[in-house]
Parts: sequence; structure tokens; C-alpha cells
Amino acid sequence: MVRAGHGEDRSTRERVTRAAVGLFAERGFNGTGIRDIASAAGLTTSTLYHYMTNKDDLLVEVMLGTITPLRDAALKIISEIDDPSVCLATLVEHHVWLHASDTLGTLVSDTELRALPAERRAQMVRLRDEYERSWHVVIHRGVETGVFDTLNPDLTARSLVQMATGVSHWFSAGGELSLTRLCHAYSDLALGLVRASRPGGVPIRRDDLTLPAPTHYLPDRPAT
Amino acid sequence: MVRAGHGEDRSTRERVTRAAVGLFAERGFNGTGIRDIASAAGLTTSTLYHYMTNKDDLLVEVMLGTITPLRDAALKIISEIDDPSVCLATLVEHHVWLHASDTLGTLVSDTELRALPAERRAQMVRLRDEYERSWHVVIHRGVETGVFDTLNPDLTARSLVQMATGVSHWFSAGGELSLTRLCHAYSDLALGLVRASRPGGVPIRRDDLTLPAPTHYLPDRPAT
DNA sequence: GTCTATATGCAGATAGAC
DNA sequence: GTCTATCTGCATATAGAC
Repeated sequence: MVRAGHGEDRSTRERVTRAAVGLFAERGFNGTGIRDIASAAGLTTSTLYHYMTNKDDLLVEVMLGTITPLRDAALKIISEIDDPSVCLATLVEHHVWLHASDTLGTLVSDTELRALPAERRAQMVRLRDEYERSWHVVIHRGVETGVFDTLNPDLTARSLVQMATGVSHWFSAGGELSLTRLCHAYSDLALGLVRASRPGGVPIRRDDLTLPAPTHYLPDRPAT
Repeated sequence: MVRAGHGEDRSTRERVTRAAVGLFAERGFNGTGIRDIASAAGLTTSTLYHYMTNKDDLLVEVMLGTITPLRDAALKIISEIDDPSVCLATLVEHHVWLHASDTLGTLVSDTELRALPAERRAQMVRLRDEYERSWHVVIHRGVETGVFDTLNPDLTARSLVQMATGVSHWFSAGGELSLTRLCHAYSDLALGLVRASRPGGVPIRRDDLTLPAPTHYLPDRPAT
């Protein structure tokens, strides 16, 4: 998306991005110096500037890389899946999968918006709001059809996003919990949160549902 | 807590703290300069240093001011309230009340840990972990007594804290939602999340419970 | 594409007069 | 308690040789 047309070293560019996102996650954008990024990528600062235009663009690139796949998938999900419980669970599992498989990128995207200059920040906020709108849509559908039962649908939607986003603060790939089970646990929590139930009043559990694989709505590959 | 014994101007010191927390919340700790704080408080940088020792201490002060009352109240709550549903709801409402009535301070406390030098950060993390332990205790109690029903109690506790913390990202005092109704809504969400139910299997709603006022466990005064 | 050297400005913090 | 003036060092970013 940002590459130039001629023969640049693509793997070096990726090393720069990875070094940057790691440092941004650890020390924050404003706590990370150009020199830190350069040395983490094994370059001098001058060489670093051959692979990027400036520090801000580096941050924007990281954010677009996480927010865009979230927004695009969410729009697909709410347009393809009618059943509110299935739709919500799918939204949750896609969100959790992406956050757990890219904890650094999502953490930076979620916490460094304020480091951007006003115009860029507004652009990112717009994308994020578009994404969150899908959550509101699902909740309202569920409430209107009587499948969900919650006092304040908008507050509920916000709470769900906030909850599912927390994964990136603590999940580590090597741990005891597999990605699949993690997604499973979170979607079950979400169904309880909205008090999803069948007409008789029986609560709906994640196990009662058949969902697309959490990877089904990913952009291309499962992001290692 | 940090005041010196002799005749310092206490209101100026408070103006400094308020200016600092506002700027930290808006631009982040590392995005805020000493000069910014000074001019926001109506002082020169030299005068500013008469009221503080350094920038780090200012941040620590803000964090202690939010984390300590959370931790202290939580210990009281889990030791005084046996019923898991009532206990959890009380924990939630106290947390939400504090976060909504001091959105700036709690936001800074939650997002700027990484800006502190290692030793101080470790101290703050210890306090925060002590606080979160109370949430784990309540969840485990509820699961053991069969009142709660959740797949992964620790993940559930983390999710609850994360969810309730989100208030400080968006709540504004002038809005349509009163503090009391906000607390009410969140504790009802929490009870759904853990699938709290009576022996017969009937879900427990916040309205079914009698709780202490959300202000009951505050340190002194309701923080304006 | 990669380097050495450097421009320019702001960061946190202090000296010392009043 | 408050000021003017200033120290020291690091920040982002660039110039220009190889």
C-alpha cells in the first residue's frame, strides 16, 4: 500500500515496521525515538529515513493495518448473518482473533490515537467509529427481535468492544489458552452480557451455535 | 499526602495537579512538556518546580490518587459482603462511580503506566494487581457456590475490569446519563456476563438486589 | 542504499537575583 | 515564591559523500 514502484528492499521495510510497532507498544509512540527504531531494525537513522517518510506515517501505517480489516469484516458480517446471536458471536470472535494474533499492532492502534496530529487522528477515529457502528447495529437488531435483553443498547455495544479489545493487553501466544478457545470463551461472555435467550427464556450459550471459523473473515492469511 | 509541613500555597499545588492530569489525558505523559503544564497552571517553569520535584512524581501522584481508593474499597467490599452477586455488583458500581467522576485521573492511571521508570512502574503494577485480585476472588466465590456460571473465571474477571474501566474513555458528566444510572447499567451487564442465577436457574438482575449506595465505599467526599 | 556529520529546536531541570 | 537566563542533552530530520 505504501511501497514505491521501484526495487526497494521489502524485507527491510517490514523489519522497520515490526521494530516500530514493538517499541510503540512497549514505550508508547512519544516515548520511542527515531534512534530506537533504527537500532532495533539494525540501521542508522539516515538509512531508516530511506524506508519511511516520517515517524507519524509509521504509526498511521500500523493503525490502518489493524483497523481496516476489522471494519471491512464487520460490514460483511452484519450484512451476511441475520441471526443476532450468531452475528454477535462472529463479530466477537473475529475481533478477538485479530487482537490476539496481533497484540502489538492492536494495542498501539487502541492507545496511540492521541499521538497523531489532528487531521490524521480524525481520519483514524472515523474508521474506528465506522467499525463500532456495526456492533451497535447487531445489538439493536437483537433487542428489537427480543433475542437480547439489555437496559442501554449503546452502552452495551461500547462495553462489548471495550471488553474484547482488552485481549491485546494480556494475551501471549505461548500461553495455556489457544486462540480458538480464547475466541470461544469471549463469545460466550458476550452472549451472557446481552442476555441472549430463546423465545422460552432459555439462555443461549456459545456451544448452542454454529459459527463460521474465526479465520473466515480475515483479509488474506492468518497473520502468522 | 504529599504536602510539606510549612506554609505552602495549597490551592496552587492543586492547580498544578489538575493542569497536569488534564494534559496527560489529552496528549499523553510523554506528549506533554513541562512548559505546557506550567502555562496551563499560569506559572513559569521555574515556579512550577517550586511545587513539584519532577515530572515523574506528578504522574505517580495522579496514579496513587486513583488506584489506592480502588484497592482499599475492594478489600473492604469482599470482606464485608458474602453474597457473590451483591458483592460483584458493589465492586462494579464503586469502580464505575470512581471512573466516571474522575475520568481524567483514571484514564491517565490506566494508560500511562509504561511512561514510568521501571521501579515506579513495578510499584504501580503491584497496586493494580492487588486491586484486580479482589475481582478474581468474587468470581471464584460465585462459581464455587454455583451462583455464577462461566467457562474461565480468570478471563472473566479480567474482562469485567476491562469493561468497567472503559467508562473513563467516553463518559462526560454533562451527558444524558446520570452517574447512578450508569452504575446501575454496568452492574446489570456484569451480572449477565457471569450468568448470575438463583438455584432454580432464574437469571439475577441488578433490580433484584439491594446494594449499598455507590458512594458508600468512597474514601472521604464524593470528588465533586 | 548506506554511511558520517550536522542542522535546528525543544526537552527536563537548575542558578541565582529579587 | 516568583522571576530571567541558561545549562545540557536528546529529539526529528537532512546534507551530501560514497
